[in-house]
Order: sequence, then C-alpha cells, then structure tokens
Amino acid sequence: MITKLDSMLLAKKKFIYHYKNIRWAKGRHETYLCFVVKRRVGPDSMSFDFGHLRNRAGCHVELLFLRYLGALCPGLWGCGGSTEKKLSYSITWFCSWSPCADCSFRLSQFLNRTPNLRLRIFVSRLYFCDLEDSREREGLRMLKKAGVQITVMSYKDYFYCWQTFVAHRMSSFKAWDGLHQNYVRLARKLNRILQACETEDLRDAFKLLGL
DNA sequence: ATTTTCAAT
Repeated sequence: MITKLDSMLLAKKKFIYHYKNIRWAKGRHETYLCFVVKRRVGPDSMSFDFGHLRNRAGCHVELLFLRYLGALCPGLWGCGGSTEKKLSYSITWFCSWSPCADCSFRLSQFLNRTPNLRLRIFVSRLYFCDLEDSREREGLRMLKKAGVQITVMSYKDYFYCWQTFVAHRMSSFKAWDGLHQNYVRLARKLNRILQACETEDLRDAFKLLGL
C-alpha cells in the first residue's frame, strides 16, 4: 500500500485537538471522521481505501460520508443489473464525536437496507449522552440493533489513527494526560448506555413469556 | 463544585 500524500493526511495538531478525549471538550465545533474501507476480493486479497472527512455547514460528517459511499464502495448496490451480485464491504470509522440522534437514526435505517455493508464505529467522545433519556443515547442503541459495533477509542486506536491518517512525519504518537482514565470513564458510560438494549430485550422476552 | 457538545456571530 502506497502512502497517500501529506495533503490527504490530517495535520498533527488538528488530530490531537479534535480527538482529545477530555471531559469538557470546549470549542470542538467540528467533527472529524477517519475511515477505512475494505472489500474482500479473494481469500487473500483485499481492496482497501482510507481517508478522512470533516463536517460541512449544515451537514454532519456521517451523512457526508454516506454521500461519498457510492464512490468508496463501487458495486455496493450491484453493478446495474438487478441480478448482479452485490459486493460486500466493511467499513471502520473513527469519529471525534459519537453520532447525534438524527444521524444514528438515518444510519440505522440505511444499514438495515444494506446488509452487505458492515460498519464498525470508534468514537473519541460521547455527544450529548449525559442525560439518561437523551435521544443520542437512544440513537446509539438503535445503531447497535442495526448491527453496528460501537466502541470508545483507546490508546491503541489513537495510535493506529496516528499511523494511518495523520501526517506524523515519523514522530510517534504521544498520549495526552488522562487519555487512559478518560477512555475508561467513557467506555463504562457507553457500556451502560448499550446495556439498556439487553435489559429492554429481556423485558420483551419476559413479556412474551407472560412473566 | 463546576466546566462541553457536527455554532453562531
């Protein structure tokens, strides 16, 4: 794999500023999305693409990504003929914020209609997830039900992103103060949010059994 | 203890 030009990579400062998993991320009025798109071509070969996006005025970065999806995943919807076999892709993205409720809803709908696309989402910080009944929390659960694996970024994920998406110019990734503690706190929070899926399912099961 | 959030000026 040939390394992309620096201009296609994220500046170091930008990456650190936007992906820092601090509790009060003041001034992060932008969201970055670093992605890797993979397609299995044969038993040992794989097509591969990667890059990053930033939200634009009036368009959250997740929906922007969906706009580019056709170009990133040729054949995802078949190659014209309806009998044509659709190609399967798996996408991993790393987002500085977790998706808002609306994006989660639209993504879930899209994924439910596109079973040949697998999506894994890593997030640096949780967006509006403080309130127990926030719509953003509900959105994350909806994504999980649509088969998305949602994970909070840990050191190894930042390290990977640094190596893959950042114009690091041979400098190695240096963790900021509190990276690990913040990760642990956020991962617990996300687990609590997503576990509600299971208690809900359990409640439904009980109801079904008349218990 | 409290602080922020894909802005709005």
